[in-house]
Amino acid sequence: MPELPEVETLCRQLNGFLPGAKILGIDILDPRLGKREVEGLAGRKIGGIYRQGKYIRIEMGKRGQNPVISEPGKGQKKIKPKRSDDRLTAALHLRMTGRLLWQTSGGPAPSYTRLIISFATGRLILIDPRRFATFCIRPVETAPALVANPLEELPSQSLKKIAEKRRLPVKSLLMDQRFVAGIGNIYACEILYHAGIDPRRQAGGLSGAEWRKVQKASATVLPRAVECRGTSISDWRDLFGRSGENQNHLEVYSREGKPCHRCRGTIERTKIGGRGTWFCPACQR
DNA sequence: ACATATGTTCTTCC
DNA sequence: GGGAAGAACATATG
Ligand SMILES: [Zn+2]
Repeated sequence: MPELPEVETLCRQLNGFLPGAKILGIDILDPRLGKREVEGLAGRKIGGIYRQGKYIRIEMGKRGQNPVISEPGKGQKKIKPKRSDDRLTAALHLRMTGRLLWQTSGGPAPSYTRLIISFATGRLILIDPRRFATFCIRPVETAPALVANPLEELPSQSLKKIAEKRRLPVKSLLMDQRFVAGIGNIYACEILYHAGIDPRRQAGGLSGAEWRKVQKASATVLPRAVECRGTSISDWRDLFGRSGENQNHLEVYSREGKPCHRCRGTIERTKIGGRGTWFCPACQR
């Protein structure tokens, strides 16, 4: 479900009120998420929440000061902090159908609730029908993508460098998380429409001018989608259960057979890398 | 029954 | 060895 704009929306909303809150408890309702270590999270304070590609990173502070033991006649002795007392930055990935919901009213958790993190003022709920979402307390930190944050900038020069001699479709390059962090199927289709480039083109065959069009298209598409709080085409909702608005700006995604808004031609669908791909054959070359 | 779904990862084959 | 295609994960919908 969520790509960069949806994950960015959740991070901004969480950052609006959650930092400083103390975790009261964590319930894992889906064993696929892994049970271990999670108990140690109770008592920790939330730090910042930030986006890393499509990951939601949640900083969690220590549970309090390290315990100190007084020994008579020998002054004080610090106890070595346990590993579970270290700071950590958890990583949540929503994959295909994950959602987060902030629930302040009591009442039952929604269907497909997989994880509940409780605070004094409410609870944070992970809803995920397909159960692909992952939640890691101490994720292995991996090398950042070559373009770590395309919301800030998707530089044409970096793209051209990455694409050199590669024959994969330009769409697959944009969606490869090792290259560009955060772009998924909807926004790859939309960016290439705005850039006027056929998604099936070999990446290595694009000119500098064409990569500049991609950069410019991304600078239009991604910030607008964030302002719209994401694309609600099926059941995406923001942290407070509201639909996004970016579905009103889609030009090609899921619009097979419908008229192109620019040339009135027909939007077509094909498959690239196993994923549905929509484009206007007249406007995208 | 089959195809499809906003994602990632592993296997297989060239 | 790089890369591309396919399958797998689990569940719903048309
Ligand atoms: Zn067109």
